[in-house]
Amino acid sequence: MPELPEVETVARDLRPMLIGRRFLAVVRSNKALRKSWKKDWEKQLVGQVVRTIDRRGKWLAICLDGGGVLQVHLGMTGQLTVEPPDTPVEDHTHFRLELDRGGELRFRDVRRFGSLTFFPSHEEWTKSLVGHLGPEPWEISPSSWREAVAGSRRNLKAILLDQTIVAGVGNIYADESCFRARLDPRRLGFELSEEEADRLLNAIRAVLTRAIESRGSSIRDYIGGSRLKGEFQEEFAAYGRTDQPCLVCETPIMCVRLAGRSTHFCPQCQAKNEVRSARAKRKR
DNA sequence: CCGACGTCCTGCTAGC
DNA sequence: TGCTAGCAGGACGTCG
Repeated sequence: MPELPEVETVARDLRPMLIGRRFLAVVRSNKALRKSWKKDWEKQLVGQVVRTIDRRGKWLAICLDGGGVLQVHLGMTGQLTVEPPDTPVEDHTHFRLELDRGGELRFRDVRRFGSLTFFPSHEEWTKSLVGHLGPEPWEISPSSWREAVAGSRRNLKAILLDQTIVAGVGNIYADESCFRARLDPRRLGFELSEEEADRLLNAIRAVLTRAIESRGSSIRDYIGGSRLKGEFQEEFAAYGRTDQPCLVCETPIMCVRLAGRSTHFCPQCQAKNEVRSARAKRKR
């Protein structure tokens, strides 16, 4: 599932292959994606040269020399890749943007939770994110993070998944962040001490940094812009490890449903009360 | 205003 | 062996 590290990896992969290239033509499937595509946008893309590729949260922006922006969201199963000339077109390929000097940029998305949208200017693009998207995890100040957590009656899982608080964390990295911070994802925001809230923010940053270094996590569909898979799934401590021994204390990892999502955690290391987790530490 | 929950979509798998 | 129900979840709309 593409979250911040996966989208960042796609952006990094695409830059050397796409910057300076010109879009020659657009070929689209007849299937609708999450956001509807305006036929008129194709005219705005053709003839344009890619200038930069930006990322905000899980949103990708391909910025063109005419000022326009092609915004891409990978949803659940989206793949954005540059393919050499004559590469067979796979099923569920919804967009093909023919490039000068051969090859094409392709968007493939089995579940069609992803989207492609065009904005006439970079300013229009950033404006569209206001109100929907909070700061990047490395940009939020510890004090405004603490304030957001302390002011919430929701559980930590819901807070982490809320893109308006911090942008880019999804189900996998929410679980991994809680594990690393040794916090029970069922705890409520206002229950956290300042020290615990700080620990959680530091854990988010550390987990995402490590995941980017591993090119993200490939569970099933995810691949980078050069088709290379991620490797962070090898480092999962919580996500998808239901009933498997905790890597720290060997207690079986638990799975519960929180904020409508499967949530994995160690009931010992991420105990709700600090005394129990302290005892667990001493036991080691 | 806030928080909880349903919806979209397809492929895979558990269970009979 | 074949069928089907249920599950996976990001963003957003709706409901209480």
